[in-house]
Amino acid sequence: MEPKRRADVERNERALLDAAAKVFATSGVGATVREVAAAAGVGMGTLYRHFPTRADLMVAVYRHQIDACAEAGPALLAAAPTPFAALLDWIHLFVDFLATKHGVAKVWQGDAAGYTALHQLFLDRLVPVLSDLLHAATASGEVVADIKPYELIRAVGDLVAWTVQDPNYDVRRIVTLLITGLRQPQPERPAS
Amino acid sequence: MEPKRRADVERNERALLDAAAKVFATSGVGATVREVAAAAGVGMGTLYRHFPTRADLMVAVYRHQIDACAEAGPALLAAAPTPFAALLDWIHLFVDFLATKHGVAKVWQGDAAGYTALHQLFLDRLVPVLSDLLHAATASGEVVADIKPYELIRAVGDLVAWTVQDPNYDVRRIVTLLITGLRQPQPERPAS
DNA sequence: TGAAAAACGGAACAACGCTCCGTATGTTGA
DNA sequence: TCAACATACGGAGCGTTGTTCCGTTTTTCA
Repeated sequence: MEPKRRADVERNERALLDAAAKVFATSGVGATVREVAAAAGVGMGTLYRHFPTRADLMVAVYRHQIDACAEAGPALLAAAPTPFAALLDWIHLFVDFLATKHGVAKVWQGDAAGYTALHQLFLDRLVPVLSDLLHAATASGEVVADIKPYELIRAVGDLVAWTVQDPNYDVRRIVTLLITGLRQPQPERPAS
Repeated sequence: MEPKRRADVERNERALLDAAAKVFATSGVGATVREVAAAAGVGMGTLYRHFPTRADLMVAVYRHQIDACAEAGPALLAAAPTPFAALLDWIHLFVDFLATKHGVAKVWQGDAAGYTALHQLFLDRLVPVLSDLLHAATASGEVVADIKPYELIRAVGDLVAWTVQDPNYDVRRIVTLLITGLRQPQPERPAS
């Protein structure tokens, strides 16, 4: 099944992934492709042949961690005292993931050309997990607000995305506040 | 007191403001400075002498509307049945303002070089207003969560900032959810 | 009216993601 | 073992940003 790839492509791909992970961790996800290519000791052409777009590179780098987050969902649901607690725990796991990657913002936001791929991966992988958690918490009666998983994860993502170091702002508290709101019925929307 | 400005600077400044307002409304706030300069019929140099940075231009264009939003605060507080209702109304006013400007995102987010000025204007002008509303709603006992005005406006801004047309996502509902959460005490933060 | 002062226009710069193609290198059949 | 072919490589270069710089034009006022 394996189409027999040349030795150098294998080597370069690995070098690129390692370099990208290191560079993204150091200089933030906003690091330039040139920086990554240089760190890997390859040219731009090579980088782009392996990862046709900046986003593809990111996808490759973060795929593992996203998977881990997704897989933690069912585990938390089994372990936590109530489904709502599991939901809250999982959301915070997600927040931690996003928050530690300095500058995933531009990624989370799919609008800017080129970042869509990673955004999509986030959604494809995490929405189903959140969906289960949310339904469980609704079934248990803890969550009464009518909200779709997509809406919730997107909201949380938006909240965390642009977070930078700021002593006056603790995203986690805000996210908790949002989740807390799910336990209350929503008031009428005021006239705009 | 007026330092006696030349006639052409006055004329060009007006042309630039008008053009910018029109272009921002048409092509979104992300429109290029070149586009604005062209629309105003002036060169780049002129634009930059009047507005040393892209953000300064935006500040000039949106100042009125931000002021209007700020001034609506006390009025709503006086008119609404309860302080909490006023708070919710005002927040939605703010959301409407942000949401109608297609692409204020990059502006709200001060991190990207050049957009800081407008972000600062938002905060300087609106935080005090929100502060009053929030204190009133806390005093009336409706709001029990401990949250600072800056945290709240920033959260709402973050939620709205990247909003694009999306039938599956209604920001206003999410924001309402967040505000609703203010009426409940916050649970312990789960271990990260 | 004629300099001096002030403002103008737009070519040019740096940084970005991304493309292109001449060159080097790994693979394979004889 | 060794050509010759497919494949992959490197990095100069493109198009797009916001912004700067400076030779030229316009306005002002003695």
